[in-house]
Amino acid sequence: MNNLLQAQLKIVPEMPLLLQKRYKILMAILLAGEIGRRSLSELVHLTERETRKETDLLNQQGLITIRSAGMEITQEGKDVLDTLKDVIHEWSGLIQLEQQLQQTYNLSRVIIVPGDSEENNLAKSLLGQVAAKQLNCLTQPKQIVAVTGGGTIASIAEYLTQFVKQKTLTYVAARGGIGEEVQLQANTIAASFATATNGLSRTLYLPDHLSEEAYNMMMKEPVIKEMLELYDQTSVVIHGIGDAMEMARRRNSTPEEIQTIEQAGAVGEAFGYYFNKDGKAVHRIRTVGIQLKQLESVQHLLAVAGGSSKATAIGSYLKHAPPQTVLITDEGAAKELVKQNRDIN
Amino acid sequence: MNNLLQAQLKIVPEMPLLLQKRYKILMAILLAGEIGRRSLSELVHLTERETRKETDLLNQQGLITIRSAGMEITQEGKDVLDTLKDVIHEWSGLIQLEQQLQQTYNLSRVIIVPGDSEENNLAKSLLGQVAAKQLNCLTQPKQIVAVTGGGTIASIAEYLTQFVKQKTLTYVAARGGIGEEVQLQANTIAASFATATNGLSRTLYLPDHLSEEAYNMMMKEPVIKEMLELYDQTSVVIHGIGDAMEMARRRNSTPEEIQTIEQAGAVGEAFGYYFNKDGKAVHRIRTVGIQLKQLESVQHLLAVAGGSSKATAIGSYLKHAPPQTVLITDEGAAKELVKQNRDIN
DNA sequence: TTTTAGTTGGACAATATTTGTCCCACTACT
DNA sequence: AGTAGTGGGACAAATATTGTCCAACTAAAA
Repeated sequence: MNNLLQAQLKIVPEMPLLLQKRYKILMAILLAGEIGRRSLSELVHLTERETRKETDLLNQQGLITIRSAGMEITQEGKDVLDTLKDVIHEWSGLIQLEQQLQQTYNLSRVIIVPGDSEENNLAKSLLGQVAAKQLNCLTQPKQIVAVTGGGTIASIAEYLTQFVKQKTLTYVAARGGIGEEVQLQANTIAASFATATNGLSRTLYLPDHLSEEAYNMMMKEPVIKEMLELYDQTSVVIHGIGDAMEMARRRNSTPEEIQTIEQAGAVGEAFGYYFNKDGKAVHRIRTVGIQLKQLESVQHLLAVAGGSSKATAIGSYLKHAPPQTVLITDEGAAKELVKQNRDIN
Repeated sequence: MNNLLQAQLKIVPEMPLLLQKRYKILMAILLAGEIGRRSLSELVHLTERETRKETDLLNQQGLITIRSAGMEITQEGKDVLDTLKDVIHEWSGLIQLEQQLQQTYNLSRVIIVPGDSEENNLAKSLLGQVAAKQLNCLTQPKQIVAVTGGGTIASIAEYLTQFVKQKTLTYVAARGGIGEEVQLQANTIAASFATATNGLSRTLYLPDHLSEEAYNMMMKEPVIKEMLELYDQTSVVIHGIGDAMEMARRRNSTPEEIQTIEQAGAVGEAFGYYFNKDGKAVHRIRTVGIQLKQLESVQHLLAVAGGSSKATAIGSYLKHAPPQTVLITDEGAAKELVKQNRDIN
């Protein structure tokens, strides 16, 4: 059966391009609801003319309706989209990519969504959807889920209601508040996850970054201690992977610290650890939150990060990521990852 | 699964065209062996430039090798071709056509090969291959197979060795020699079938067309009688369908007879009977050979005829063909057939 | 009601691509 | 040595694609 697919690919190699392009457009129309040609073309990064050509085609095929108020997907379009979901995966070679990454980094699983979430909102939204779905698969009722901050993780919230069934999960913030937007902090995200799924949440209202003295003191506080003990009971951690420099900036690190981090060759960040390109932790922030060692005993780790420019950061973290990690990323990052690996060898 | 195919067709409707075109070229290269661009383009009815574009593509895909001596198919190309055989059928909508014809004419089965054997040697050769394969499927060891004359039937011989397994079949000529080329006579064909399959053959060395007197006399001859009795033991008849006027000409019919036939509105011919467009036998030649009545008790009838211009003839015969008939034809004839049927209704 | 921001479809010149058609150097046979 | 066939290079002509307008229209907002 797979043989047949490969034969088709061999004899009509331009097929994946066409398929993906139209899939992207159709998906965009589905997600955007009623949308015009120009807005659409911006969304899918195609010229207005090309979008027009393709939408005309899709219209002719009865997959979309196209009235003077805008374009909308038809039921048939939705059906086609649904049927094609898996094929897209196969035709795009994403499955091979997934296997490749899973093996090179020794991970539990890799899921790649088509597109590049940096350029494309669709990919971003797919990333969130898939993450939500995975979260549902990996959790049992009443378990504890630790979540970190960042835009990618935050965006998962809107798909949770749809994909996560009633399980009364408890969401705990995996780290304290860092100097960034409230919407992107672990605290807020844990709370929003809880709201979306009718679950509970426990939050850490502490600055992420503390002086040694204050840190030690706080660790003795019963409220904090109790919270930290939750980390040992955590079943699933869902976290992002950040670019080192960007995280340092968002944390409002001092110029000296930034310099230290930079000189150490840090490229990626996760859980307060900065990793260089070989995956070694070269710098650590005395962070309040889940610790690297604790991660190893967690059942499932859901690493969600996409965008081609984040590839280096992702790679650096994955080098020593626990083997029970499930990576959810996008085509852009994945391709960049294997490219970088190729260049090394 | 079929759903998926339809979804693909919906979103990439140009796929069948590409697929078929390249399939045709690849098939042509396979059949022709080492062949040049210009000869090839003639074979597949494409301009030299387009053939070039496609062969370049196929070469790049590693499906053919392309040296200064000519182009040849690679093993991979053969594999692809083999895998794609069934898909081509589906994508081209031939399966639907087959079902349609099978129902309208109440036949046992219809097999349609892509292309038009009138314009395209590939279709012709496919027709032969499929017929050979079917013959293999429908026969049991030591059975008797009756064969008629004509180019289409004659061309089956070269594929018999490949497709028909050792069964020691006996081939009998279904009719006597008619005034045409030796190579196209039933006698010769029966003999060549026997040679190709290591079988036996019995031939009728009698003119097909006799005076009444001579006919009656001959029917009393023991040698002939014995031969004719074989027809009752025949398990499979494999026959062509001819255009009425063409057959009359090939038979060297007298001008008067031709006129009679023409006036009767005959369009098709088989087994010495001329049929008008309603399928009624309007003229009969006192032919030495298998009789229409005998056909009805034969287990399997393999009707092999292709080419769009033969559609009328094929249709006229099929109107009253025995229900155990298996029709093997080509896309050109099949499409023309349904078109004519549509025009009537 | 008017305004406004959005929509499609038409138009068209600029630009790319495809196409038909040569020719040339080469090769495998005769 | 001759010949019929080969692929690849080249290039003008034809055709298709592309970017970019604009006009007419629509629906919702003001």
